[in-house]
Amino acid sequence: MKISTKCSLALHSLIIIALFGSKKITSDIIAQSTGCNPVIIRNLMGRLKKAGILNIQRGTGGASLRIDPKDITIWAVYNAVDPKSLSGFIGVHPNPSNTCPVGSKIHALLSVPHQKMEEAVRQVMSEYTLAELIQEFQQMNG
Amino acid sequence: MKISTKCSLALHSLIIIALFGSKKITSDIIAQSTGCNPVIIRNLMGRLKKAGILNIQRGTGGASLRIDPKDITIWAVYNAVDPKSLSGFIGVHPNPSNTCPVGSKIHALLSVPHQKMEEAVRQVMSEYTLAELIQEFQQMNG
DNA sequence: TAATATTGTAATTTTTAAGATTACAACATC
DNA sequence: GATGTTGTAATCTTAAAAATTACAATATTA
Repeated sequence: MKISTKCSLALHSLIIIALFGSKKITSDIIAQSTGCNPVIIRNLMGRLKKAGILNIQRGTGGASLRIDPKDITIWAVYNAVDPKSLSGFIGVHPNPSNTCPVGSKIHALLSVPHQKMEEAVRQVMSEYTLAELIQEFQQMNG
Repeated sequence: MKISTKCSLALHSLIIIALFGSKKITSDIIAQSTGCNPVIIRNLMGRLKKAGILNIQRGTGGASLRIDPKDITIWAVYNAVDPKSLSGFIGVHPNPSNTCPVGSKIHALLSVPHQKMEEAVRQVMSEYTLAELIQEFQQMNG
């Protein structure tokens, strides 16, 4: 029923790492740039690490991409970071009456269009890569 | 950043009105069937009325469709009932740093894919009509 | 090896938005 | 005018996201 800011935070983080990864990028630096808490960033980065997208050095700190930006889709990032929330991102009233013929079937009835909407979003997410975002970013800077 | 349950509530209400509209359907009856509060229903119905989808009798109570179910899309319902939340249904961290080159551009950068996702959802919503939902509902009942 | 800087993670608190509730005026019918 | 309904504003409750606190685990370096 909700799509959190985790994906935008993760993409922001990955762009910084892709662009400035030669320097040591810590969770505090990314927290500064994103305007959010370093612990949130560490959790996100941990998930990106588990998904095989990032390398992170514990202790010494610093992160680097493990995959070419061309091969990192928004969908991969989103899925690594917030896997549940797309299925069910459209809210459904949770307690319809079982005794009403409509109430007892409304969930099943709406599941078809809702799944198509989810699939449509997933499709767009799969079309965009980190490389494209970086390219657009650089075009913005002239 | 969120898509509320308003749309599913509105569709549920419209199906009941379409099927049982010959009897007097009050906000209390729909509240019973949906498992939510009658005031919520009244607000939803008021918006559907403003959008020209419903007729409602104040005082005496009861509602009826003003448009043929074939001509009522999920998108029209969604738009009548929760017009804001689709633009921005994907959360973006709100306070990126202005002094960071990435932070200052991340919103503009993500707006392109996000708008495409919104458009994709809108497209699916536009393909479904109330008539189709009712037809599927009746097929469920054999 | 001690000092320092960082990640990893659990537990708790704060904030925010949705939804529920209360209250009552406006309106229609009998 | 008694009853039942919609319309709407104001407030309260609840649930989820995000922030915060705390600290163990790990690596570096002096």
